[in-house]
Amino acid sequence: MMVESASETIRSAPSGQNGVGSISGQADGGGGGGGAGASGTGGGGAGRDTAAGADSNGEMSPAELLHFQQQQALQVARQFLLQQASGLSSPGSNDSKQSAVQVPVSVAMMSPQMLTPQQMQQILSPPQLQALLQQQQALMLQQEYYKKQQEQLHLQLLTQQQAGKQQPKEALGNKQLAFQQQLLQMQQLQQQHLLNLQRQGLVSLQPSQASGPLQTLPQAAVCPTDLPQLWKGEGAPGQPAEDSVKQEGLDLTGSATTATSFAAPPKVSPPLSHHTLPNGQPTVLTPRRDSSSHEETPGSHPLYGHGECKWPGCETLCEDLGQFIKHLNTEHALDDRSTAQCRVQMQVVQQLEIQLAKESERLQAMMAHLHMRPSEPKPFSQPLNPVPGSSSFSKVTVSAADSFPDGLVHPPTSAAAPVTPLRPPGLSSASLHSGGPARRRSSDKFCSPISSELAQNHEFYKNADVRPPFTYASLIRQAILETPDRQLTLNEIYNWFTRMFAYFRRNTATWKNAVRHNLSLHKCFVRVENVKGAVWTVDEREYQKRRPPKMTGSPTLVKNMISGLSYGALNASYQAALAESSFPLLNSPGMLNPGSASSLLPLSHDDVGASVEPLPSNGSSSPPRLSPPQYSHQVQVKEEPAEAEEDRRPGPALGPPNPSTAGPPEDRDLEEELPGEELS
DNA sequence: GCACCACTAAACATGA
DNA sequence: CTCATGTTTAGTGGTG
Repeated sequence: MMVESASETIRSAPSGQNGVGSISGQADGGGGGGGAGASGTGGGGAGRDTAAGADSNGEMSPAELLHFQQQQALQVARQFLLQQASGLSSPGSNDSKQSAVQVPVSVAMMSPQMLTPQQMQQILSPPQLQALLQQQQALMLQQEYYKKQQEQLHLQLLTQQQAGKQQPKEALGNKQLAFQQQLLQMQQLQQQHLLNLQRQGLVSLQPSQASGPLQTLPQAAVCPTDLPQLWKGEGAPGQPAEDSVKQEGLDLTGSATTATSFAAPPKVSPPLSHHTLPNGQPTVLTPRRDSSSHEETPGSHPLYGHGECKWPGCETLCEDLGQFIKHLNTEHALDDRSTAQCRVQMQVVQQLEIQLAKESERLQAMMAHLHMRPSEPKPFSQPLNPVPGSSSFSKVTVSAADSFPDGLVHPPTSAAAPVTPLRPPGLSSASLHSGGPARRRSSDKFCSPISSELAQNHEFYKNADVRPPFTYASLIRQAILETPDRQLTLNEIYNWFTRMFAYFRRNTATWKNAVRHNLSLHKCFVRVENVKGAVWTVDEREYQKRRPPKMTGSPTLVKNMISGLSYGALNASYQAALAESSFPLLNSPGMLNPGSASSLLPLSHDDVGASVEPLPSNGSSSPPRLSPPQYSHQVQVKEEPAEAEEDRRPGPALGPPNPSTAGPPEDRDLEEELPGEELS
């Protein structure tokens, strides 16, 4: 990382564009998930980092991976909180200059799969953030208070003990007992408080995670290992008071089942979830939920992984399962602490489930609403962040649009990139990890067609600061094909990018340059002089020509996807819980929207560019017949030189795409790809 | 290791 | 002169 960062710096340095340099770094990193940012050489670096990460992941057990990912997420969360606390966030500017400042900080902490602080920031609405902060601060205060109380009690206990030596033994015994009970109550109180917070959705992470932000708010960099402190704090190991309590063998819940379960050999009952043990739920452990986060292998134990005890707040190292079991039975036997912790865990799980249900429901509603709209001229509204300076000829229509029903306000509008680390529902997870840019073909080819994926995830890309897994060429083509006329001015293309992807709302210099570069470089993009100026059209034939016929998923990609998915899953719940975010596309790819007919289309699988999609058919598209040329044809004005060439194509007509009426472009696309296009 | 592709950066040209 | 638009070249990294 360091090395790469250095290289990045070096690279950008020459340009003399500080802002741009850093930005680009950030862009690559943030977007791709990768890293990068600073990380090295931008996209490339990101890619490499990612790859490396993937490799290493490959060597990790699922549990380890999860653990690792959780740590990462936590780190980001901390950063986020820190920024919030310090008022660092600068919602206003999303352009380069501003990010130049932030980048280094966030980037430094970033790892390929992490969320950036900014991303975290955008997950939560301001009110949520505030509430979260307040709650956390309150909790911290409470913690402080409890701790002090405990210390006090402990001190008293000690003094009492000393004094007790001179007192009648009975008195001592009684007092001790009283103190112990007090301690116990305190612990319960603490847990109760935690539960309350969790219920409010403010602290709905896994215990270890939840504690992170709470405790670390004030500190700039806290190592992940600190997280569990909160739990530990409740019964800090080694605390005499606690020990004594433990010895008392108080049984708050009276659930004897726990004992049994703990005693039971893990192997026998694979995923017994301890979560369910306590809480008075006499019954037994319903296996049901435990698996949520860990995939336990037959021989392992849900609470054992990575060589250490996964009991909330524990982390004791255990060489093997046997040792772990032993540890479990001794350290986490049926006592008040354990049961209380189990209860907390149960609450956490329940909370998460509730959140999940809630978010799913919301998503459904949002998607239904958004896609059901019959016809709207332009589904995507104008770029939220219109690119400055680009106004030459804009014919882009601005539709009001960005408003989202539900009253949900989606981030983009405000400046900076909105962000969300969420992975795009579908395949895109790969892109996240591939780091870079739309990087590449991998995704490009491997993934579904750009239009279909875009259709499915456009909300995601629109709001999440994630680099789309498509090449610039395919994006440009998509932009052009989405218009009724099949032609766009450069500025319009820019606008499309910014409108469609949060990622392109920043680092404008970089990607715009890339866009221009692509337009000029690829023969498939034909410039046509128009009355208004020049417009760009797509020569489908050329476009297809340059694309290799087919690709199948590359191993690496698959690997990335896999790792990405796991991360995504974790992340999703994490985020959902953390924020009651309103992000739609949390769900699985399949979630598409019910409503959108268009999107529903299964579509093809190739990327836009990818081979197959012979043509961009427009709406009608049924038969592959459409040929690219049409676009040109359709183009009303332009006298195009090159055009002729395009025309040669057979398929004449594209019919009718309904340029005029053109429903939402997207829909069009959606439709377009469907039929025949299967990738060859 | 190589070829190809994609991305980024940058220099340069041109026209408004 | 500045800016937007285009074109071109070079370097880098990923992938097959």
